[in-house]
Amino acid sequence: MLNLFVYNTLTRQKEKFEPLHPPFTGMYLCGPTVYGDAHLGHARPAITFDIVYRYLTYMGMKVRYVRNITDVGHLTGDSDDGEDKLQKKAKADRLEPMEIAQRYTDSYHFDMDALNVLRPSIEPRATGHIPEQIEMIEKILANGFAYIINGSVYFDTLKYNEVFGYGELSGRNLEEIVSGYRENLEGQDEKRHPADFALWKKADESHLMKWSSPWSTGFPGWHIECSAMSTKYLGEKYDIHGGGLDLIFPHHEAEIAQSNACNHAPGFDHYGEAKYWLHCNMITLEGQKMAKSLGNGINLKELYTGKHPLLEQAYSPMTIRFYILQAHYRSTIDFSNVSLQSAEKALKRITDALKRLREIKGENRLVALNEDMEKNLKTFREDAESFMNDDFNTAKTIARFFEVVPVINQLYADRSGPLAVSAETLMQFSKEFETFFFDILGLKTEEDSAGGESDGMVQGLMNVITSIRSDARKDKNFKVSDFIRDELIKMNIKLKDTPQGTEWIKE
RNA sequence: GGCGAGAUGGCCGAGAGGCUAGGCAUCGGUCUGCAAAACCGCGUACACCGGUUCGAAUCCGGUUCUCGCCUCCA
Repeated sequence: MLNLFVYNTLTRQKEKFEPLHPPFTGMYLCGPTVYGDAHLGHARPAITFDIVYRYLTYMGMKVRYVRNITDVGHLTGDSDDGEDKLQKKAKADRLEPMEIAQRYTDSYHFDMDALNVLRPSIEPRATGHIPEQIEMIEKILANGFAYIINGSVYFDTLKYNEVFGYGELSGRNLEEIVSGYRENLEGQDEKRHPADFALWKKADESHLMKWSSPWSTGFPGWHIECSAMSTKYLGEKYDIHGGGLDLIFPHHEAEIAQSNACNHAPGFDHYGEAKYWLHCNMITLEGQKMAKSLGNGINLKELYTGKHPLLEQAYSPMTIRFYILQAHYRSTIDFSNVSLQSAEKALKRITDALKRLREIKGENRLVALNEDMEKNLKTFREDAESFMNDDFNTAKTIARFFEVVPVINQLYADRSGPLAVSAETLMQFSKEFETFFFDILGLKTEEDSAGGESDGMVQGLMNVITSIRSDARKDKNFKVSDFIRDELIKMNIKLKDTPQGTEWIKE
């Protein structure tokens, strides 16, 4: 039974999540514009809504998750010079725009796979849905909410505002929006009103990506693709629309307006296409907004390898995922070396406990019950679910993991004596722990993600070296044993002498 | 200028009227040839000034500061 509450940007409060057609759930997330490698800012919404997807699935919903690829670049500047991001990049590198789009789509998939972000059910491309976008624009025109000038089509915000009221999602009204435009109005002469936005733009000769339409050879406007694709795959009304906070205005506001203007009779519904609008907050870097102009934009591959002047070391994708999940998705989150290093150690504390849990979970010894420990394990799932039910509070869920870690460690330390919890509880808890760790939070252990880092030969060599060293230590020949350890450390191989033998890790 | 979010112990970061989240670091301990690692233990903090209340970090008013959006942005 679903008992989930989500914060709806539209109403500015938490609401009980009730799918329109349970158990089916439709969810749309604004995906990346593929003109560059994914950066930290792309990781947050992908992970946030990956959690939503995973948790709803865990709760028995049949989720259709649509996340688009924008392969028509939105216009770059504030002027109407017809340049878009993809085209700019393509001209610079003498490539087809589609080559750029393909390259960075692949790159995006690689980075997201590393973060263990599940692929969506459908990943539609904007360029693959030009007819749908044209059709939608035609409907908006037919309903009288758009006008044609010189082969371009603009959304009539004033008219829309009279009928539906523009600005509900972002909490603005038209006068405020206009007052925010200041003097930057040059190049907008075609529009009747400064808040109007393009649905279709006529292309000039130099434009590489263009399609024919009833109005001109041109290309679709910034916002229409999401409305068209969400309508096609999820219907005129679906459950969840997600994105970053910065998309609320103007992108999502425009989407709502387009959908209302296209699909609904005046006054029918002013909430646009989705019932719940969810937005995750932004990521800052060392306290500052990430921006190319500030020179602090870090892409994910740089994080994974540590190759960036601001980074003191490489950070694994799981460290990044874990760090993001340690904060609530509606809070801003600041990335810094110390924070990431802290998260790396914290995650290791859990994965170490997970390894121990796997060793002891099947135990079926004499039981000397410890009530507190038993209760702690038994209520884990119930607690974790209640945290997740409260607007996906992964931070609290993770904190609950840390309440259970000392119990696992104690059970592990005492494994020569009687078991302090019942065997059934231990087995059941072990399953629930793994479900929340792997399936719901989507975390992995570093071994799972390392993937063939060290081949068989390296493993064999290391076994030889560590056994030589073990023998030397037994003979108290510390000169030899310390020499081996010191030389290996120079190659970033760290030795740890545990009671079970010597372990090694490459750093 | 308009709209919005926020200020929590050394750092990060939950919570949201009474039930001292959690992580990292520090410190102490166990273990160890030494080291590293691991494990155990340890912190009553909520920007400032008023008010409401038996009781406020949590509610109300004000002050200061920070950040985001208003133009493409995840």
